[in-house]
Order: sequence, then C-alpha cells, then structure tokens
Amino acid sequence: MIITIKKIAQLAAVSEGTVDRIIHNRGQVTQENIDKVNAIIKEHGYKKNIFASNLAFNKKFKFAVFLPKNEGLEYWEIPINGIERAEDEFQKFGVTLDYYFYKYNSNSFKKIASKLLEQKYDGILFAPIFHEESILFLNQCKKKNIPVVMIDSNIKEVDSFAYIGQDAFQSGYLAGRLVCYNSASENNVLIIKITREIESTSVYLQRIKGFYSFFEDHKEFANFKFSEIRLKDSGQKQLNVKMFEGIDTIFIPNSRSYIVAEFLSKNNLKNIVLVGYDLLEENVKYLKEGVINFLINQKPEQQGYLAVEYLYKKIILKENVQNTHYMPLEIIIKENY
Amino acid sequence: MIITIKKIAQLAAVSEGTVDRIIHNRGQVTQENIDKVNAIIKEHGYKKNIFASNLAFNKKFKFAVFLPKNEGLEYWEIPINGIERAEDEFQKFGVTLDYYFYKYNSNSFKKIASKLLEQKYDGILFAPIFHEESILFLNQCKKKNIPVVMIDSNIKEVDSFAYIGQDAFQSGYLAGRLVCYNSASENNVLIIKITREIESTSVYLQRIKGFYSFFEDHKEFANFKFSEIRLKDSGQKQLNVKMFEGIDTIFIPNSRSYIVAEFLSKNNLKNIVLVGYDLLEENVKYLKEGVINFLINQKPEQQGYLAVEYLYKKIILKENVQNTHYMPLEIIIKENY
DNA sequence: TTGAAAGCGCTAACAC
DNA sequence: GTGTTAGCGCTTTCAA
Repeated sequence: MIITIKKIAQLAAVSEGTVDRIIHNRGQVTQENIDKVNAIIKEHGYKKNIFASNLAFNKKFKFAVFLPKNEGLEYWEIPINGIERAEDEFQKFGVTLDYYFYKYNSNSFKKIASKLLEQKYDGILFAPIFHEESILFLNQCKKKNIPVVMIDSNIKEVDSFAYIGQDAFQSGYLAGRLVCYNSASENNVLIIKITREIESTSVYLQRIKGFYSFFEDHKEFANFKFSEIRLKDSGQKQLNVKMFEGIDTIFIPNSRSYIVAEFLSKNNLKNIVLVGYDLLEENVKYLKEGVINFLINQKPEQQGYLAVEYLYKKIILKENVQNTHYMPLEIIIKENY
Repeated sequence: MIITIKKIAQLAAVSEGTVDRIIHNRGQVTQENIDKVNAIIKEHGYKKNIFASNLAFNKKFKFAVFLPKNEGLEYWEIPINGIERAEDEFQKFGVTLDYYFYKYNSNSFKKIASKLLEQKYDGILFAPIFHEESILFLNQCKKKNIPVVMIDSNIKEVDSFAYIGQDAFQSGYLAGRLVCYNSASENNVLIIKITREIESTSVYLQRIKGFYSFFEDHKEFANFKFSEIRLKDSGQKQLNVKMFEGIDTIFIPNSRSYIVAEFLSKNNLKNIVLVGYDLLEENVKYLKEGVINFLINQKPEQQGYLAVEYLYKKIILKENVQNTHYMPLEIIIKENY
C-alpha cells in the first residue's frame, strides 16, 4: 500500500502542510520535524500521486518548438510528425506546443529566436543549425532557466542541456562498413556533398570523418580509393555522366541521395553501390528500385517524439531523465524497410 | 479553454450527475438531455481530465505477465527488462504486475495458466509457446473478457487479441539478402536448427520459409546451395568439423547462433558468413569478434515495454490502440551495435 | 513555524 | 430520471 501525505502527517503527528513543506523543501520547518517526516518517508517509501498532484497544481505547460522551416524540405517534416504525435499524446497531461520556424539563414534564426524568448515557456525543443547563433540562444535559455532539448545535432559548448539524436561520426563509420559489402577487387568511392552550408561543425562533415576513419581502422580494404565532389545546389544540372566513370561506390553523407539516384537511374548507370541517409520518400523509392543500396536511418520521427517526451518527463513528472540519447543507427535495405 | 463537466452541466441546465451519465452512457437519462449535452460537448470539444478522472477512480490495475521461465535462457530475460521498465514507469498510474512463469512443457503451462485464471486481472501479457494450449488459454480469457497482448509470437486463431512482435517470415527473407553480401562464386549455405521443439507453428520454421522464399524471388543467386541439419541439444558436442567442410554461409534461425560461433572460433574455422538472431550477450560477443556477421534483432526489450504500455493505454486511458504491431527488423553488425 | 481548509475535475453512491 | 455530495491526494492560501 502506498502511503499518502495525510498518513505521513498522522504518523509524524504534524499537519499535512508541514509534510508538504518538507517534501518540497520550502523551509520554515523545524529540523526535528524534518527528520521525523523524512524517517517515515524513508521507511514507507512515499511516492507522490501524480494525478492528485497535477490536478491540484492545475497548470498548463507550454513548450516551444524551434526548428528550421521545411520549405519543401521533407527532411524537417519528419521530426514534426513525431512532435505532433507526442503533442497529441501529452495534451491530456496539460502540454501545449507553440511552433517557431526559422528560415535557413542566420538573420531569420536570430529574429525568430528573440521572438520566442519574449514569451514565457516551460521548455524548448530546438534544432541547432547555425552554430554560433545557437550558442547565444542556448545561453539565453540558460539564463532564463528554461530546459532545452536538442534534436538532429548537438551543441556541446553549452552544457546542462539535453540532446536526442544521432552519433554522426559513428554513422559515417558504419557507412564505411556497408560500402565494403561491395567486394570488387578495385573500388573507387565517390563522396558527393550536396549542400549550401559552410558550417565546419556540420553533421555531414562528421559523417565523412567517420567514413574515412573506418578505412583507417581496416587496412585490409586498401583497394578502396576515394574522391570527393561538392554540389552547392540540389539540382541535377551539376551532375554529368563523366563524374561517374570508373566509380564503383557512392557515399552521400546527407539526406540528398535521391538526387544522385535519380541521375543514375535516368542515365542507366548500373552496378554502382549507393549509400545514403534518411528515409525520405524519394530515397525510399530508389531503395525499393535497387538504385540506392543502403540508407542509414536516424529515426527523426522518433527524435521528435522523444524530445517532447523528454520535456514532459522532466518538467511535468519531474523525473530524472538522461541528458544524452543517441538514436540507434538503423541499416535500411529493401528487405527491411 | 477546456470545458469541464461542471460547465457542461451549467450550460445544459442539468446536474453534473446527468452529464456524467451521458458521457459514460450509463443510461437512465432522457433523450432530450442526451442530445442537449452531446451538442454542447461537440461544440466545446470536451476532453476528460485524466488526472481528475484517475484520482477519483482511484483504482489499482492488475496485469498478469505470463511467460516461459528463463531457466538460464537469456532470451526470456530481455523482454522482462522492458516489462520491468514499463512497470516502473506506469506504477504511478496505478499499474501493478504479477508474474507467472511456466516451464518449457505443456503440463507446466496448463498448471500455471489455470492458477493465473483463478485470480482477477485487468489485462494479460502473454508469450504463447505451445500452440494448442495457448488457444485454449486465450479462449478462456476471451470468455472472461480480459484483454490480452501477446509478444514474441502470435496466435491468429483467436481474434480480438493484440500482438506485438516480429514478422517471422519477413525476417527470414531479410536474412536471405544478408547472406548474399557474401559474393563467392559458389556458395554453400548450411541452415542449423538448434531446438528441442517440435511445434509446426514455431517461429524458426517461418523464418526458414522466408529465407528460402528470398532465393525463389531472386534467381540471380542460383549459385547458392542449401543444406539443413538439426540439433536437439544446445551443446556443442553434436558439432564436428566435417559438418562445415565446403560451407561458406551459415544461417541459424533462432537465438542460438553463439553455439555455432563458439565452435567455429575454437576450431579456427574462418571465412564463413554467419547470420543469426537476437542480441544475446554471447551473440554480441561473437559479433564483435567478427565470427557472427549479422544479427537480426527483434527488439525483445521493446516488445515487453510496448506490451505493458499497450495494456495501460487500452485499459487505463481507454484509448484506441492498434492491435498488431510488428517490430522493425533491425540489422545489427559490429559497427552499429 | 504550523495547522486548517478550500478546491482542482471527476466518480460513484445515495436520496429523491 | 435526476440532483447532490463526499472524497480521491495534493497544492496553496490564510490565519494563528
């Protein structure tokens, strides 16, 4: 049988109010009573009734969701699905979400950030894209004492905040292994970076590092040779057939592999192993067609859900929650999609 | 602002009791009032306050967990971890679990089952091993109107019960693909069945079916030849080096791959691709050492957790929950463990 | 520094 | 058929 505040009060021969003060250490109690009550709590293992607590507390919790605007980018839609699923699930516990979307430039980021900070929030779900600006933002949250949980990529410079997402380096390392299932005697690997970003902290660069690192650790694959190209635009115009001459394997360290897949498909370039990231609709299409061989999935939907759940557990249930949660690296092929 | 029963009562000019009767359709109300109240509910979007509801309801929920005894079998420990994690999480919502473990024979199963059914439970978490006996058990649950959720394997003969677990056939199909990453020009595959069971419905048989099915769908792998052996005991005594002569690939359709891995390791048999199931400690050990190449994971820990969560959502929150939940098939290799 | 008590929204028992 | 009300366990306010 679980003990209640009332019972504790009886046993300690004090009032409920006193017990409450001790439990929430609001002070204004004699040490004598504190000891008495704590002893009883220890003995009987008091656990607060979360229903009664929240009913009496009767507060609504407002979280802010602060993400890049998905201007036609399916990539940012997916975590939002998870976030909305969580919103749906936790609204009965008094959770409401406000959404703040910033455009892919630091000015927009700063503008929306300050708009967000004008309001009062109990917690913030945040995807940091611009490194310096994000650090500023996080420091302001810290000052205001608002819990933050980050998804997609992490900022380690400001501590005490939570992160739910990938281990980018390790995912690149994994890609290295996947690439090696193609056992040609000679193997030319092309890494294609399709991105406008220039941040040196970007996730895709860490993935590439991990990728190379695999081959440093596995000298038996000395037959692999590497080259890189960079495309600043998402269009296919920048691709030409020549680029792929003699290429056996392609590694695309972000979600844009469908662009290359489409090109390969159109130009009937076969027998190239293609490894990419993320289960975007277009990527999955080419996975099913056999043009893309492997997709590494970071479960972005799950990231969104877990981030909201993290805030809920930390703030409403006042539980101790782990601060860093790496998503498992899922290998997705045709047969287990 | 969310509307309360009190407000609805005011607006409809009836008492709270009447509103309550209508919401829970306990009857004994005039159609007139029903319509009036429903109109208001529709207009204002009433959602019951789950805190108040559960506080007032103040009922403890008892679920039974009915699983095979893990007599040194790590396999059945893992879902229990998830179950205990869920127990921990949901106890604050009034959930308590009673555990019933049956030994690996149908007599024990029947004995424990009837012991379980003597008690009154709000829900049951169940792993059906013995097919016929499980059907009997499920029918009794059905008669008593107790919700059941199954994990690990499903019984489709008794409907209206939930299942959280693997798609065994598809996981075998997936194994087929994995095996093909070994691109030897000729490839002899040995399927080793390590089991005492004889049930024709067993999961491992469905996996083998799926495995062969992959090769029927992919005639380009005509260079793969198959053979099977069956070991009735978990010991290594039944293994000898001759069995593995000329073998390039081994497929173990259950969690026992570590037994073969140990043998291969001891006898220094190399260059054999080994595909197995489940992240048992021993399996993971040989995965890391490179003796096992692929493990297919069905997330048994998650299965346990989700099963309890299913009961919680269905019974306490009275939500509509999906009845069949296939776990994603995870491909685990050294690099993403 | 402490006690008493109202009230959060809902359920269920009881009275009419 | 319907209304009234005690009480679930906790929070918070007010008075002492």
